[in-house]
Amino acid sequence: MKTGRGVEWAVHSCVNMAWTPAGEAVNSARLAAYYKLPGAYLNKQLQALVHAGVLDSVSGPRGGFHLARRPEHITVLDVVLALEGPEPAFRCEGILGNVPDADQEQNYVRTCLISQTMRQAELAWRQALARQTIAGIADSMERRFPQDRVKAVSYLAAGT
Amino acid sequence: MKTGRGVEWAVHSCVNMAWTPAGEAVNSARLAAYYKLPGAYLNKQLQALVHAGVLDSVSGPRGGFHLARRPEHITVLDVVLALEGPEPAFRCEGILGNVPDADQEQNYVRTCLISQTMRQAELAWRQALARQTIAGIADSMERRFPQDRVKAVSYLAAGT
DNA sequence: GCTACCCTACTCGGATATGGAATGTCCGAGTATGCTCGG
DNA sequence: CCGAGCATACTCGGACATTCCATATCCGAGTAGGGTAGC
Repeated sequence: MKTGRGVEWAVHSCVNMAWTPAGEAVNSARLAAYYKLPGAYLNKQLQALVHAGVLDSVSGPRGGFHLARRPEHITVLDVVLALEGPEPAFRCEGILGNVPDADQEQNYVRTCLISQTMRQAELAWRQALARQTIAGIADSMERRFPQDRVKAVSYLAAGT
Repeated sequence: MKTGRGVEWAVHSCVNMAWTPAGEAVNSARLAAYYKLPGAYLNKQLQALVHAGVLDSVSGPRGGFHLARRPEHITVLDVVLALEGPEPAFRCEGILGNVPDADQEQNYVRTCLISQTMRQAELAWRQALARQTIAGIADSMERRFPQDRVKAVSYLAAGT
């Protein structure tokens, strides 16, 4: 029960993209240098976000990644699911259906109370993540540490 | 972001132990045969529960595992944490502290809003799991499928 | 018949393989930019 | 001076290694129970 390292990287990357002027792209090598991360691997993670429709990519000089839609409409859950996959974290294999003389017609995953408990807990987790948008986090961070945005944006733009 | 297979097995095992008469132990080979699971591996998972103080073990003939305390005082969260480890699922490495000219005195993990969001979501998940006890699940399952308890207990006791 | 001892079989416990996913790296495909050359 | 064409460097994109952890297995340590022999 561990999330990949890329989740933290991806959310920070999205916040930075929310800060950069519209129409500009942030390239992954520059982002990786800023946070001291393996560049090619960060690139791979951002590709997953493109595949999920969270980011758009631009090739060539002055290329990079930018948000595919307005940051108010991108939730933290979107980013997490893009990287970790949409399937539930709890693996229920319905072992109740393996017992001797089990009723083959019954849906043991649906009716199993343990499975229901796990699904409900995971729903609470997802709802909490869905309540936070990239825009909300970006705004809060800027209010709390105004100089951080300035520093990040100027550093990332220096790649020109 | 996946839980191990053993979580489902362990919770079902605990429910069965809540059903067995007090003073008797359930051995892992019999449990594994009932649910068609790899016996030695189930044994290993239950060992983790012993290490965490959820189960007690008894060696030798008529040996096995039994709950270490009353099933009303064992939550699903206890079982999950015993197997997956108590540390948070979200790995925050505080990459904000890696940026150039970062303030080394500041605790970036504590103040990072992304980290806070993740911690809050995970707290909701844990609270949902902590609300469900083994006793509660066992009672509900018995109310809904009364014959299942009879079948399981008699099968497991047949190892005598 | 009763008791003490030993032997056996059974179960946990941890050390030991294996496979697959997460992590990390590398090179090719495609494109915008800027330069060059001709009109 | 202006515009079209081309060379170039830059960035993404996916194919290719490597490391680590979940999964699975096996054998030794310890124990309870029963059988046996002696009193």
